[in-house]
Amino acid sequence: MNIKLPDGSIHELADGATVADVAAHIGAGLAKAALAGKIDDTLVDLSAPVTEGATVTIITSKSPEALSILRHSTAHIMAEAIQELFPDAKFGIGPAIEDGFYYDVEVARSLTFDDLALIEDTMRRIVAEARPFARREVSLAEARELFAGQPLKLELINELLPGAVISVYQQGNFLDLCRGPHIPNTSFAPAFKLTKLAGAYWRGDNERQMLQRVYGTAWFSKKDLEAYLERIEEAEKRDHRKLGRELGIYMMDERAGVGLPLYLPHGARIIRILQEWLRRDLYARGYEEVITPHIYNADVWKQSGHYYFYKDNMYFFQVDESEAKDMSKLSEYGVKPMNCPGHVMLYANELRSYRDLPLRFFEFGTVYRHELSGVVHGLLRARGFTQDDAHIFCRADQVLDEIVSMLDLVDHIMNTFEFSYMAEISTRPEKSIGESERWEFATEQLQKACEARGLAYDINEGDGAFYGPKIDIKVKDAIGRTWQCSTIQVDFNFPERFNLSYRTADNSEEQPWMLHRAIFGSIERFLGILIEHYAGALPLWLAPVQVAVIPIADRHNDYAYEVKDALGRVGGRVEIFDQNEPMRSKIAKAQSRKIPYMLVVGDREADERTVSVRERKEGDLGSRPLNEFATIIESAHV
RNA sequence: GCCCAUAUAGCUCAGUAGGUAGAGCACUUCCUUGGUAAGGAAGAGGUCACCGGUUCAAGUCCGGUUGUGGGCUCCA
Repeated sequence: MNIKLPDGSIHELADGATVADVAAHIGAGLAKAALAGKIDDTLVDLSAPVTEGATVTIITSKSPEALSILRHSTAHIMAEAIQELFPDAKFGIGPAIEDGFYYDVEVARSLTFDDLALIEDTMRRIVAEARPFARREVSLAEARELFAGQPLKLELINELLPGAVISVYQQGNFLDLCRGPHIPNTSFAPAFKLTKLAGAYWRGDNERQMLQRVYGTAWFSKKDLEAYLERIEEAEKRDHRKLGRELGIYMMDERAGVGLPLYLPHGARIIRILQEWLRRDLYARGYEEVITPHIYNADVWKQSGHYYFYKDNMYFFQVDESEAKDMSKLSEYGVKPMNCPGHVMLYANELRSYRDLPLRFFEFGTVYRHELSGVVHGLLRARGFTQDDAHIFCRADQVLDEIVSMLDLVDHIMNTFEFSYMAEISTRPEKSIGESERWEFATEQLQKACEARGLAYDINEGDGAFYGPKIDIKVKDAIGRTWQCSTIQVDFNFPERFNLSYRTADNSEEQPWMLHRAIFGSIERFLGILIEHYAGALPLWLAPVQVAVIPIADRHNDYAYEVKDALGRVGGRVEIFDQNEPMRSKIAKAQSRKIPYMLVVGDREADERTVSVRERKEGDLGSRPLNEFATIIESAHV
């Protein structure tokens, strides 16, 4: 029997050879390191028989698939430990996820962190025993019998397609329904840690029972595990909620309500700088800024459909508008969860000609959404936030160009903040409205636009909005985490519901297309992401305080004020640290506030009209003439 | 909304077996006038989230509410 290796070489093996035999055939070292194999594109165990003519890849811990195999196997090891400690445990599913794994279990009582330590100990024992993972294929009837005491597994078994191969894996005393592959034995899992306990709905369905989910992480070496734990620690240090408080950016107050941040002066300043910077660019790109109400009569939301689809997520209130306080005259209003209706009304304010299109309205629109209390998270998910929202009304033949120029804008903005990014196109969901030709046209325009810009994209099947497909932009931050920010959506629902039209060249009436887009998404959320991306050390142009002037002794305060005035004249944001304390303390404080420049001024500087420059990362840069330093600040002014 | 955890000074946290609260930083005052990451002293600051229960006695034990954290579901 012949098989191929990925390098194209052909090898002859005995009939009935397994993947392990292939590994042994290539080399003894590889055989020892082999975890699993790939026959053509299918991941399999080492024990799987190879097939004539197939390409066989040996997976070692260096292979891209290896970590998820390891993590999946570690989930099984954890399940075995849980079964030992809690014999009545019922098991759900236990997949590998990014950086680790989890297993959903049902046990009689709530698990605690002490339990986790116990489970870990048991896992270590199992690993030390190098229990082999054994695969077996079973019939449907046999599977039902094997998992008779495991109702969750039975449910999964009963949903398997008739004729499907049912495989089970056993290591030690633990048997699991599983597709595999797995590591050869438990000793291949040397470095793991159980990290979190959480509740999770069975099968992700909030109508069903909640199981206990145990999360863990697993690596091939202790060193990798430690590096991962350090990465987590680094991420915690960057948490925008922590830095937001330390840097005076925003606060929350229980009395205000959940998910309603209050911006402190530095936060407000950053937000205004971001807005001013974007506004200038949008004006240059042919957008027109508009301002629309924060509340609308409920009838508007009835017409848009929100009243029926999203009532629970909106803030509604009633007002007595009659002089007579007549209860029958109560009017209902809703706070806007989005800016679309206002822009649609502005569009419909006059008869539009095809010559007016594309019409690009943008607004820094503050919206309020009554998000579930469990999902609010600092600035990243608040109940009130400001979108850099825009709606473009255009003809069908303009859709593509408009999307292309939006992608150009995205590129410009993300590059400015040193984010790399990826695109994802979401297509028609099951619950949606509109003719399929329109969906196809819209989706095609999105794809073409990405292609025109050379932007690679993934397809996210069925994840579009109910009214149209969209492109989502995911940015990657300085420590490799991804965040979803920008969104570009094609919509034919709003123009339809609000009867929008324009006059064509041959004087007929046509419905315009409507594009929704936000680049930052939510400005406050984007600020939160920026804080974590830069670990609070915002770039000079964005820093709320750019310069701390540090007089060495009281007698230098006058010169410090001169420095402040000089820099203020070129648009600098300057603070004087004139508290009565040693210079070293002032520097420490300025450093911890992550102020880009510290200017130490003492006798020498006052005499020579210079400043002694310290940069927050590079340290002492020596002294410079004040005028020269001022040009640095001037050029950072946007 | 659901599951689990959690709540002590502005912040970070101690508070032993239930016996009426403590540190560091920050704040105020005084001393100090210091050359690149925190000088010294004194002072002020808390209905121990809130409501109820157990107890002679509750920051501590129990129940509920609210907030916060980690997840799940959700994000038009």
